[in-house]
Amino acid sequence: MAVQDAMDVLYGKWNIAILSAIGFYNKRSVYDISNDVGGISNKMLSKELKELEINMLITRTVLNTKPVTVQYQLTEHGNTLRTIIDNLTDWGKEHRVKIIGK
Amino acid sequence: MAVQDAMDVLYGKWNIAILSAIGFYNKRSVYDISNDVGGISNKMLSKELKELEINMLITRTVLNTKPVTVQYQLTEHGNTLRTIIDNLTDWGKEHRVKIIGK
DNA sequence: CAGTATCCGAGTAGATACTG
DNA sequence: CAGTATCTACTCGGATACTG
Repeated sequence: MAVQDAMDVLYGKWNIAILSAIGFYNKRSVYDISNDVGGISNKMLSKELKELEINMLITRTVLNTKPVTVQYQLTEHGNTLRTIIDNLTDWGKEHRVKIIGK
Repeated sequence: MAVQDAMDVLYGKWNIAILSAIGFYNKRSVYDISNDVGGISNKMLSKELKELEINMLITRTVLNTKPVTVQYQLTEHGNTLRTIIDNLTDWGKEHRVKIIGK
């Protein structure tokens, strides 16, 4: 099922939060992303960023600063995913009202 | 994040497949769902159906047959989720073409 | 700052056997 | 047929310490 290809990308405790953190401002350092997401470990952030890059949702740029800075930003493909995330967010809100009760 | 409320429902190896199996025909027995999904164990199917019911996405009806038959069908709320799944499926197809290459 | 390696606990899911 | 119980294996994610 094709839907599983999408779920592979979306799934994970941090994936969507990271995409949102990058997407809102565009061009973020690992440090900034880490702060925005909050509570994520170095290992997880690093791992997820790598996967997102492989999936062509974000690009990675190394800057010649000292110490090194690495910038991430959404690709065009990554931006198309944001629409989906928005839809999911809307549905999630409705669902929460219905099930959890506000 | 509200999107996580949606992901809680969508996540899992079988969740979406089960919803699709029920949704296409509406009113399915456990036996039918199991056949449609394919490869799912009794334990998993049972567990997922229970969760979906708690989340008010499906309803459970016990029929007075012998042996017992149980019918599941999507609720209205469950149907709103199908739109999301369709979107995810479309995105998944694009993604597959882009990344995996058809 | 960015990234990697290791160790460990908790949760997820499979196989199998069983009840009504 | 529908559902439960048990036992086991594997993956996920957190904590920590380390390199350039």
